[in-house]
Amino acid sequence: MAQTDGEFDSLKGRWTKYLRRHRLKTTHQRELIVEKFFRSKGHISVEDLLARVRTEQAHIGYATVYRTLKLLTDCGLAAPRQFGDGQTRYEVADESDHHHDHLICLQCNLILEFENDEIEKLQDEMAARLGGFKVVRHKLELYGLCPKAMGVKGGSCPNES
Amino acid sequence: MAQTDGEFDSLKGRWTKYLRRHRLKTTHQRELIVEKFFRSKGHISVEDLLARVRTEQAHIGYATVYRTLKLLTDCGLAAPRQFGDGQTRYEVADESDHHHDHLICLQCNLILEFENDEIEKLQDEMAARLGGFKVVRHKLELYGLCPKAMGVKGGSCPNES
DNA sequence: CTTTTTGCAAATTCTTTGCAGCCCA
DNA sequence: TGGGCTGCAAAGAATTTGCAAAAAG
Repeated sequence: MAQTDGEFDSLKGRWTKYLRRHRLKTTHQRELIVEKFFRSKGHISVEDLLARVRTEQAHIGYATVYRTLKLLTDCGLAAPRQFGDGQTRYEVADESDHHHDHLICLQCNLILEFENDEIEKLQDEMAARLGGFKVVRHKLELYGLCPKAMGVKGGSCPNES
Repeated sequence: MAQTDGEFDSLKGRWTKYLRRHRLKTTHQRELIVEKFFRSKGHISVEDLLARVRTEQAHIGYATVYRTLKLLTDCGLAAPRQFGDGQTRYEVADESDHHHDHLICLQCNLILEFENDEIEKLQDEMAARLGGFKVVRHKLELYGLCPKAMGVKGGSCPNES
């Protein structure tokens, strides 16, 4: 996530460099899409991203968003994620940013991020014990229930079905 | 995975009990699908499962497999998984079996399973700290490199691409 | 007999592709 | 200019749903 202008500029720079290196063109649509994407927080769906982009250019189509996200993924600036709700979400992959894991509420689909060094240390130990593996990367997702009414940032669980 | 007859029988028993409790009917199709599913190892796709089922009853349709897998999921005997390749895969969830995580070798695709109570404890703590979440299930995958020639059970890393 | 279940095909949902025209380099 | 890019709509892929016929209890 590009919370600060500095991060945003760094991402933008990497994007521009990528376009140049591959002789791809800069277009209004691409600029707008990557800007909205870099400024997004968390995990954004294509639908969401398109909606934000359309606030400024109503006629942009799904295909362009999909195609741009593909480019962003290819150059390592976006990371696709599947949380099992049927849509792919994309996350800004700022390599200066720390790796993080996810905690997903099964009721309201709220997604929190976290990071835990102790867990990572245990993972490395575990892998070493399993024959001397070296962990390159990992994926940890916790699926649970968020306490409604506990005021977790951005979401309480509406009771449903 | 139901490797032994004992496990298979236990799964079958839970399935039968579930059908009865919900006043659902036993049909040839369902019997065949759950049998093939319980005997499958690892993560099976709907397509795969249907293919296996069709070796014995050629006219069974996708819908029936999807519907049966939904029942199995509802009663906790199947667990859907998304590995990001566009299809949902299902794993037998034997609750008498321990939950396990995966360690995947990026070179030879060897997949080891493991379990680590310490990590799970830390996960629960983490979730509690993030606003009082209760973890229902989790997914942990470690991607790494296996030391070739270390004789890890079932696989050494053939050097490739 | 009554109620479920099945299999087919049509409908949905998410994503990709083909193509005519548009736009950047 | 010229080849890449866009938007639309059509094509695809995975999954779900509607419905009449078939099967289960």
